[in-house]
Amino acid sequence: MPGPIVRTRFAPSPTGELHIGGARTALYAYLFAKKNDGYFLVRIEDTDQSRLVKDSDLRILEVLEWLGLNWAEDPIYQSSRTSLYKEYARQLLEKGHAYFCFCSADRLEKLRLEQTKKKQPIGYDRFCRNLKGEEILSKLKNNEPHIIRMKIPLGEKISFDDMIRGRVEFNTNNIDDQVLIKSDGFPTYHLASVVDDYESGITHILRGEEWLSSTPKHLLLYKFFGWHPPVIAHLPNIVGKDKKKLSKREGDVSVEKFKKDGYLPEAIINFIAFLGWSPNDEREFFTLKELSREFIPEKIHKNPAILDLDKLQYINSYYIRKMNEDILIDLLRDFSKIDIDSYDKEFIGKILKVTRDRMRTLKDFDLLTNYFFASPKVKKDILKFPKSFWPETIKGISAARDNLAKAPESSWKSLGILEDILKRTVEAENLKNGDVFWPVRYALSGEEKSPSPAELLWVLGREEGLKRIKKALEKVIS
RNA sequence: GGCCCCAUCGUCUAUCGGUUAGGACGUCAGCUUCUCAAGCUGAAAAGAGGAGUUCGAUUCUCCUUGGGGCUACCA
Repeated sequence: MPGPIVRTRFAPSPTGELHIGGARTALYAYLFAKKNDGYFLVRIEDTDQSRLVKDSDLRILEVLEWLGLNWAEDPIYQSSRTSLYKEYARQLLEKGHAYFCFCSADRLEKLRLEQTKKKQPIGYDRFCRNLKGEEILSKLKNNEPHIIRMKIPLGEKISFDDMIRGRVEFNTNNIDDQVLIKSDGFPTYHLASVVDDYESGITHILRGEEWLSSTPKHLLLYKFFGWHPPVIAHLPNIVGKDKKKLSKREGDVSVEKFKKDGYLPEAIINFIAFLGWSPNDEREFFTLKELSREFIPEKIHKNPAILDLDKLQYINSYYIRKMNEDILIDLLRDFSKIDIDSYDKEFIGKILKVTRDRMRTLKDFDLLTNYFFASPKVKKDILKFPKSFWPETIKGISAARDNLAKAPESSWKSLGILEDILKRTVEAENLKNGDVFWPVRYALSGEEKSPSPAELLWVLGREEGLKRIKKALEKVIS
């Protein structure tokens, strides 16, 4: 007997960039839906007018799409539904589960200050909870600024079974009379999210741990409205090195930043999936599709995970190494300052073959390959291998040049043959590897660290290769 | 201060009471080697503390400690 169709949601507020923790919450909600053949929805929680960041909703949506977390149905914008929330608030008012409050922000602040000083529990003192009907009416008639608060019943126990944490219990005496409608007419998160989750038929809420302590309020709202609450799961936070939760101000952990830095969506997905979850076996590489199939919600952890960027980098380099060449070239178009299309595709392909293992991010391409596109600057004193000597170095370069020059044209098509030529040069001239390999490699790349000389020759081709060696030779004998 | 959550190598984690506590990243060493990567081999590295339950606890219970979240007319 199948239950109702699973519907999950990710509900970001558009106050900045999507960070890695939010992405993980979205991923788990997505995976849970997919695993159960259900739907994953997105809702924009833009009820705080003061914190809105222009276009951040679009940017968040774009990043989700980039990650491959496709949602069903058009995203709901809460700001366009204020009358709906007011209507529900009115119902609560009528049933006596909510009340008007006319306390000024000023008074509330003083109250808090005093409570802190006296080391009392901090919260609203329910000053307006029992105002008389006529008093309320006259204040409303005078247009006094007001809000609507939830009337929390006293002395009750609220408990629920968190999908991840098990049974959690709260006493309503510790719960504040939560604001439901703010004085600007917008709802708070608590009202809006409960209403929307109900109206969108959300069956499972997967959200951050920071919501755990407001869950009893939400449960109370479901009860007041007479609705069945969804299953709720509170995911542990992803935290920084300081073990504090990632804040949106930390732009360096935003998914957009990782994208800009040359990380691949599949690497990010793979990485965050394992931040708080692990499969039954010891496999470590999963695509989004595989995760959708094999995700086991029961194995979500309770404890927060510290972000380990080394691992992300490792996973990213793995995906770069394994990626299809055409797709890689496609991605590089956006990242490289080099106009990739103006070069022969075979040439680019060869470059990738010899440099790919060294790339940790897409950004590394330019850093690792610049000498393929422009003649390198070669310094004379670096041409000599540190353990080698000038006479051998000169002999090595010139012999290598001669042997390469007289090798048949077809040799340049084979990495193995080119390597062979260099090896035989060493033997024939009675030199050491460092007398030949180092100077030739440096002459070709202008870099102390690079792929092997044979690889460089193979990529650069006969003409350019010999030209660079000749130039270096002139430098050492002049 | 109050309420709530959490606790295995530096980090992410495996372990459904009995294991030489396993894997991965990172670190270090070696192989390879002209260099740097990649690859391969190996090493160091963990159950916060204390009670209890049990023949036996990393695993179950409680306490302590530590960390975190919430405590807004923010989400």
